[in-house]
Amino acid sequence: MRALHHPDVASVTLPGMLNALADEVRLSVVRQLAEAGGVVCGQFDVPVSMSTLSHHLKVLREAGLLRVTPEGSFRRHELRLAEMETRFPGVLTSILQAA
Amino acid sequence: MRALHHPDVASVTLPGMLNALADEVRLSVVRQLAEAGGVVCGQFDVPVSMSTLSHHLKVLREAGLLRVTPEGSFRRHELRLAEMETRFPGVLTSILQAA
DNA sequence: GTGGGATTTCGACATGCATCGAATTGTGTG
DNA sequence: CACACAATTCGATGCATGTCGAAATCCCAC
Repeated sequence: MRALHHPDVASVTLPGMLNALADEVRLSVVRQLAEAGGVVCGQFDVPVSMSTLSHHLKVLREAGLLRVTPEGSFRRHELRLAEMETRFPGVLTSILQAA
Repeated sequence: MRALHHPDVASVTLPGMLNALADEVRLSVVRQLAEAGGVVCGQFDVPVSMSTLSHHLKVLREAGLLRVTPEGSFRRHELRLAEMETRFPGVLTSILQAA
């Protein structure tokens, strides 16, 4: 596996972040992460195949929304909520609170 | 010109709204509308052709973000900020405040 | 009605993206 | 080492989208 890249908070763009969240599957993933804290890839409840889920997680990670840390043969995914809050105050939290 | 369709506030979806905002040109349009109130099509400052701008305005309108009213041979575009605020509190305002 | 300006629509094109199954890589265990 | 499991990557496919110029539509003034 190649090294995981996490963009610096300052380099996260608003259109990039909004684009990552403008997808049903990815929005669902982010919501699940907000509730459950760290989640392993295979435990997400999404209506797509494993390879598609992996693609979405990559998009979210490269947009700066996720932090991924290997744990043995698993990978732990965490929402970078506090960091996004400093970058774009209120945006992610209000999206998470939306019905 | 066919009749203009404006979706009801209740039928606006979060992914739909975020998708409409996840574009540099459209985000710029929304920002200009937030500052200037009603703006006529030809007065937007965007780096695309007139036909492309028209396409983006249509996307924004169909996403529920804009209200378009004919005024003579012009069209007045207004941001549906208050309505969006009742639908998804804080989302659009925090996006507009983001740097 | 004729003309002109504002805006949209109509192809057309290139690009991007969500999706899948199969193959691959990585990690721990027997 | 060999095997099983987790996750990614690859290759392919179909669909959506951003972009343009040209043509069409709409509205007002003359």
